[in-house]
Amino acid sequence: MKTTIKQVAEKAGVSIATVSRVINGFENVNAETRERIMKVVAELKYTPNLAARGLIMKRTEAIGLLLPDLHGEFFSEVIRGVDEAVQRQQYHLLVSSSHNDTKEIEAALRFMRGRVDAIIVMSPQVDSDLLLSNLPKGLPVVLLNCHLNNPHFDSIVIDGFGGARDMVSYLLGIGHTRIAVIKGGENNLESQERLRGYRTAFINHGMTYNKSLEFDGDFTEASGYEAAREVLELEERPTAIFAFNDSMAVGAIGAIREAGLRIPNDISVCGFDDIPVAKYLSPSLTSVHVPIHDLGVMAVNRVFDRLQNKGKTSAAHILVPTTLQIRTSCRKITVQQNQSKEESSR
Amino acid sequence: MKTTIKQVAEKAGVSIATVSRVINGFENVNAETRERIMKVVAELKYTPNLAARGLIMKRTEAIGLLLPDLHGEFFSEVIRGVDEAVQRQQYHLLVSSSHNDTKEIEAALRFMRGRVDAIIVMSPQVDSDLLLSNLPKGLPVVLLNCHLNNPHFDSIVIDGFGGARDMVSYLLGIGHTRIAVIKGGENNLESQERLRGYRTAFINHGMTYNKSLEFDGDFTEASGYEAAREVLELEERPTAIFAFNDSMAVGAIGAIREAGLRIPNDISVCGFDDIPVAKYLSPSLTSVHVPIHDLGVMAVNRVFDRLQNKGKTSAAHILVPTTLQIRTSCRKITVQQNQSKEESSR
DNA sequence: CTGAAAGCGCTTACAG
DNA sequence: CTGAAAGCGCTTACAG
Repeated sequence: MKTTIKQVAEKAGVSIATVSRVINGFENVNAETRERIMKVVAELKYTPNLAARGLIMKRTEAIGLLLPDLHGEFFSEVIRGVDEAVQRQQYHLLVSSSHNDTKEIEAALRFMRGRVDAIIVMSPQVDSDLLLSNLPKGLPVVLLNCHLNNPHFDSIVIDGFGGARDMVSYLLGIGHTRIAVIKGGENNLESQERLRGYRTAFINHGMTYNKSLEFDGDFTEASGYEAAREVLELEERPTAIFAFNDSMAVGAIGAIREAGLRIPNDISVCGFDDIPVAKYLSPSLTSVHVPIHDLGVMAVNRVFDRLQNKGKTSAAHILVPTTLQIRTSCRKITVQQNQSKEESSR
Repeated sequence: MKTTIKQVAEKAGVSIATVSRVINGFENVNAETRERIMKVVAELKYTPNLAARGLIMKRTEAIGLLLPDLHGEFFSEVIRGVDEAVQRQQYHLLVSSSHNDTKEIEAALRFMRGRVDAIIVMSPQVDSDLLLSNLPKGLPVVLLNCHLNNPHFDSIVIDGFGGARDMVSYLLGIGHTRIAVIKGGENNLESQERLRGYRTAFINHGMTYNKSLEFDGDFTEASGYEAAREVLELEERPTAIFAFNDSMAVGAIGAIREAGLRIPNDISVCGFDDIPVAKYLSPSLTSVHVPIHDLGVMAVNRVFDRLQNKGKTSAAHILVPTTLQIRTSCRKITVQQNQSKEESSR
């Protein structure tokens, strides 16, 4: 069915070795022979089986990317960054995502074996053992936002703590004191980091945080929507909502608008990630800026560093700083407004 | 470095054939031998090289997906659908995207050779020849929204014409007559289809469309933003803007808000695709609903149909209908409003 | 129940 | 400049 090097060799009346040389652009082939072979290649529409080549070359020219999910703009931005960087090196990308349980992650990991030269893992659920026992030893692994303290692997982690702390500091600075948060999953380490940042900001300002203002979400728009509805039902409405990612902020905005409230006049909203759509929302969304695209690029750079200096370089552990992207979804609160609210606080 | 079947066989004191049998769960292996091998497999953390297996089995258990771009939510939704459907079949996904020119597409196509059992192509720029000459013959190919009339390939196409026509009919029905459109690229076939739908709606209503109301975009938020600014500079402002995808609608909304105008009170806006975020925008975006996620699922179903009935079934050509998703971003216009505007028309 | 051997499609020293 | 042969890591008839 599919043309092989053997068929080309036969038709051209040469050995497969010579065909291989022509295909790979070696110089030491007689011009006439080369042309004859090229012609046959074109006739038969021959394309080398790169999987077979990878087997013998021990280089697949591909790297794998393991993602937990594909909802929202965050992950596609990561893919975009990775893909771009990978292509720049003439490499290719193998993406595997939407894994709900360990079994699926294992299957994905095993699938990568022999098909990639390195792997980038961005799955909050993986642990070192799972990785170690399902990946051939020696395969470079870069962990993206995995909060997994294995010094063997390179890791790149977003500074969720610092980002959340800065955002809340900003909100406190412009007069907000009742700030509701919409968290990620209970066991999500990233969410825990951001919550720690949220609380720390209060402490830094000599204030106390209010646990009854912490609502659960799961990083989806729908969960942000639901959580915001709960927030709005509170006897005393917070003056601001801080969603732990932009998707949830988008959902929250929907719920707030539906309740007939204005943003930021009646309530301020901010998010985390600064996904591309954030600046186009109305009002434009104040968010903790994460260089999402660059995250992918950085991961790829680490991969190639490991690939090029096999065993020579040791694993790097990078904490990616975030910056505050202040737009128009949060307003300044006057003291009176807060005080009047404070009074009826329970 | 990486453990091979040979090393396992050696350590277990058996032949590689027996190890292979155990790995693949064959029954005809002595229980003791099996256990001994299993133990060694665990000790050595052996995972079979699936690329090598694919070579001999002539089945890679992977399918390829070729995408033009990764901006916005549209393509990640497609990936999500494809990945989900593929995983259901215990298959894996190989994604390749962001190809700007023919060279890159060719490289991606050739890379797939030997690594996938079938390929789904969603690239407006590919032509039959490119596909045919860079893909081994016999490889099942499913075209997604490619507008490429090659009966050899399965194809799934969104009814852009019908969707745009219905949307404009709806707008005309609620009193809009000056409807600006923000198009995709000049040479983009999908954009052309939608434009045809836009114009046809006018004709169907016994009206004439106004070419000066057709603005160029490129399906990105930024281009929607820019185009909307142009629209707002028009001497006589249209009462509605129809963006040919939701990303551009999002950009347009940003520009409108920035100009201090209200949606839909001052101007109505609608989009195409109905990406997940559309319903959470404020106001919620009226859009032509495309079953994006299902598009991926359908493509995978076609792939497996071809795979399971090798050569027996012939290529299917599916036109995917769209539906109108009416939300709150378009308002009804009274006759007077239109007339007063009509007067100063140039 | 187990192993030796052939072969998947390729590359690369080694001869000539 | 070219070919025969070995080998990448695997599976699968074929013997025994």
